[in-house]
Amino acid sequence: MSIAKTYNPKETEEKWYKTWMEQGFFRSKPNPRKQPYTIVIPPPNVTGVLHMGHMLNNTIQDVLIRRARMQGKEACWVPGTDHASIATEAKVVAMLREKGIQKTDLSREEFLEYAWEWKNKYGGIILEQLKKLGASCDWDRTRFTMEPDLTKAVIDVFVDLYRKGKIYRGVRMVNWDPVGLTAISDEEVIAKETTAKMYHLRYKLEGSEEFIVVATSRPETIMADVAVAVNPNDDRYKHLIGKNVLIPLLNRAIPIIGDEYVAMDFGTGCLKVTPAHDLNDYELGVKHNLPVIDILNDNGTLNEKAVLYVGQDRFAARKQIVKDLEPAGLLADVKEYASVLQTSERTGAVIEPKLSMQWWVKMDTLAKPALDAVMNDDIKLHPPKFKNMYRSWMENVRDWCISRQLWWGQQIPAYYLADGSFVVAPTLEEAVEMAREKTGNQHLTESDLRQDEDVLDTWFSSWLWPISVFDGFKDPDNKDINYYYPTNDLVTAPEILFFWVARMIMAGYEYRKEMPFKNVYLTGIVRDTQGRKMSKQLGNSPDPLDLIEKYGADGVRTGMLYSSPAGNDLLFDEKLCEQGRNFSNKIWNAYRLISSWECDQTLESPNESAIAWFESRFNQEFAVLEEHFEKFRISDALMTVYKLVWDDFCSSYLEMIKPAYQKPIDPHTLKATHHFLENILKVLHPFMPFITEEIWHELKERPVKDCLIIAPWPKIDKVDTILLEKMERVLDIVAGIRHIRNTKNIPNNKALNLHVKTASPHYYNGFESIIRKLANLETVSYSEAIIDNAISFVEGPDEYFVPMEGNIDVEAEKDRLQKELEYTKGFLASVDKKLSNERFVSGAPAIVLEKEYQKKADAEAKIKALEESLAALA
RNA sequence: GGGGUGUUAGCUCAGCUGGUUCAGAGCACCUGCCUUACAAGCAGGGGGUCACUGGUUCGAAUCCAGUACGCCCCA
Repeated sequence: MSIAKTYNPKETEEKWYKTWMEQGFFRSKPNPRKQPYTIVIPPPNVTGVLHMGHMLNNTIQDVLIRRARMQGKEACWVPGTDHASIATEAKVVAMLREKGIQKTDLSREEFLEYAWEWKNKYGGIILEQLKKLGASCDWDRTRFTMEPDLTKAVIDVFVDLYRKGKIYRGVRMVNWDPVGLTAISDEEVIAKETTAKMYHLRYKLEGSEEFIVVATSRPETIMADVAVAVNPNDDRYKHLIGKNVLIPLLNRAIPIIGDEYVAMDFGTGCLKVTPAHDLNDYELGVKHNLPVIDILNDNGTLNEKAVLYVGQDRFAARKQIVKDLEPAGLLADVKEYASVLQTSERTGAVIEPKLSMQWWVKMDTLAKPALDAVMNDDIKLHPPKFKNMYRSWMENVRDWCISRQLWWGQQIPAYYLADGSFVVAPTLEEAVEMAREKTGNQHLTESDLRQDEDVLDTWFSSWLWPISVFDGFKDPDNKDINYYYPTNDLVTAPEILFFWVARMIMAGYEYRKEMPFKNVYLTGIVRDTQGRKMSKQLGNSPDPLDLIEKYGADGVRTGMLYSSPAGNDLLFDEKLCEQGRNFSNKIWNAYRLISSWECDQTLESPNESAIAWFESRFNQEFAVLEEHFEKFRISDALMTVYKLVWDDFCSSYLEMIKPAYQKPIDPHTLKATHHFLENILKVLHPFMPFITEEIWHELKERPVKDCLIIAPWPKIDKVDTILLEKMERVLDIVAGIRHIRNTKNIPNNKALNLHVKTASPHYYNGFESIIRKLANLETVSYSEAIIDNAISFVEGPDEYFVPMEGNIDVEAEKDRLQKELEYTKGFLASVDKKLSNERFVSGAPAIVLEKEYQKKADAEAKIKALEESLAALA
């Protein structure tokens, strides 16, 4: 045989991906005769590399898009990347540092030049990696969130929302990343549980030797204290309200104020108020009209307003001040407590709540339609358990901080005049016009305006993605946007349900008056077998490309999907890819077998039952498959196909029809088998595109355009349930005989005889040959008699006897039959009990009752058969 | 602290609107096989009081309540 014994993925993957590209099968353009099916890729970070999360996510998208394509829809999967401002800027800064260049040495323009250079060098890597996976994106449509058209969309949206009053500028408490030196959004903050220390500090009452004890986790911020607050209902302290205390070490006097916000049972009941460095304190400060003293620099060191420890890092200062407080007798106690540390998702730095001037998007009116769309299922989340989470977030949504103190990104189109006032306009020229109008000064020029230094949050680009990739801002009535929007399915991780999904929905309703997608499939997180998140630090993440190299893209794709129900984390094990590879090999060998058959045109088909059975079986499982797809149960869909191919097609059907060694096959069976294999390749193709395309072409010569990737998806068809039931019994009989072989150590190549005790031998017409073949039988006989010296078993109403040469172990046989008899009698008793219960008989629906009577009859027949066999043995 | 969600074979998970042919699947495991498509394989097999307690019902893995533990989101 010339075909390799094992499937070799490497050659075929490259070959077919190239062919698909050349033939333009991935390309899509609006076609009014076809129904559109659209997916926009969740744009990966432009400087990133493929990780396991991408593999899972993009495999699912490819499965969906390939199925849609075969269903004859106009399938369009739009790829692209986002500019990931903070992550990319960090990488560029690190690259420059290696070259000995500080970011601060460069002008904005010079820095951006380096950044673009970096982007152009590494920006395409991740998309190339997706091709290795088999991703059938329309690469001609590749977009990037910082390309000119998309940038223009971002700027225009900013200006538009500003003019609608939905964007404003203001001083607010933000999450400050002292390492990244930028504000970040609430969603980019990760809470980490830790044990922290609570320091109890003595604040002396002014003009007295008495003191009160204040509990704080941040003693280094006492220099920023502007008050001490107590609960006015607190008998311990209420008489002190209005008096002053002295800040330890610093001896600056601050007032004691009363506010019910203070929890009497937390700490000591005395709260130091530091408006510049804590959100709650800030609000308290506003309420009580307190000043704000900000003692921290942007990088987390103390500034001169602190007076003490100036220039020291906040954590160094904390250590030092504790050392200084203790000998001064100002440290009353130190207690450990469980606390939550806010850290930056990007840099890992401990977040500093910081008051600063930023740009914000008002969320209230934007959120409303986005909430409704999900709650009323216009947009469906899969699995739906995420609806609750979505609602609670959207109902408590806070304004979105969109300015970032970075250079890599879209610079905010706000232009300041010398007096600090500003205008917002899409271009500098328009800004000058506006400024002239605003000031009445017609002599203003471009040089009188200074553009805001900050850039916009990357999500402020990404939230426009489903519209902007189709140029829906540039040209709101263009053919593409009208055809492809709203898109169908979005596949992404639950972690970005709010950052991204919710905001795309908002943008969709704001700018298209319509949802951006109909379904959101939320994947799980890929973890290792111990349940740990995959990360570079742990080194527990395999390189996806190595896996593809080792197991083939098809193997890895199926490996990813085997255990990935929607919304559940996937405990990834390389063994899953191995299983995928083994499956590839199984399919390959089925093809190898079929292709090895010589056809003799003169032969009649002996396989009518087998052919009719598999046809029904395929149709039955195909309907199940379709249902899984409709419900976005992708791993169940794969498992359905897996079992259909392995168990039904290979283990049963092919064994039934396989001609004897080196014997030819009849034309009818061969044709049917080819047809079945083609159907199997079709339903496998979305999961395993490469091997299926390869076999599709190996099976026969085809015209260039006749590729599996665009072959028509099967349709739901008739199922002969009676035939299916019959064959199920036939296969049970075969298993029964094989079981006897196993327990009696009878080799497979030794033919056996079978006697069937039956009242209806005609039942076996058309099936006897299958039983003979699969169980290796010499003769099959039928009568209503019982056979001596045989091992027997019961299936349905009939009993099967395999005569044994020599003596059988009568006692052991009796024992076995006795046990089965007991069990069946017990079963019958439970059925009888139910049927003798009047409330059951009167209350249960007719179908249930009927089933019970059937069970009773079956059990009685079986008991009768078993008793006869036992009697025969005695 | 508030809200959500889950607890089914060794592991990962299915079990829709309650009806014992629903206690399932895949993997893992055990036994026997190098049987000419495939040892990346074939055949057969064992394994779970469906977390715990109580309730509703003729009947509960499936509905309700509570307990324990886990995870997620928000404070």
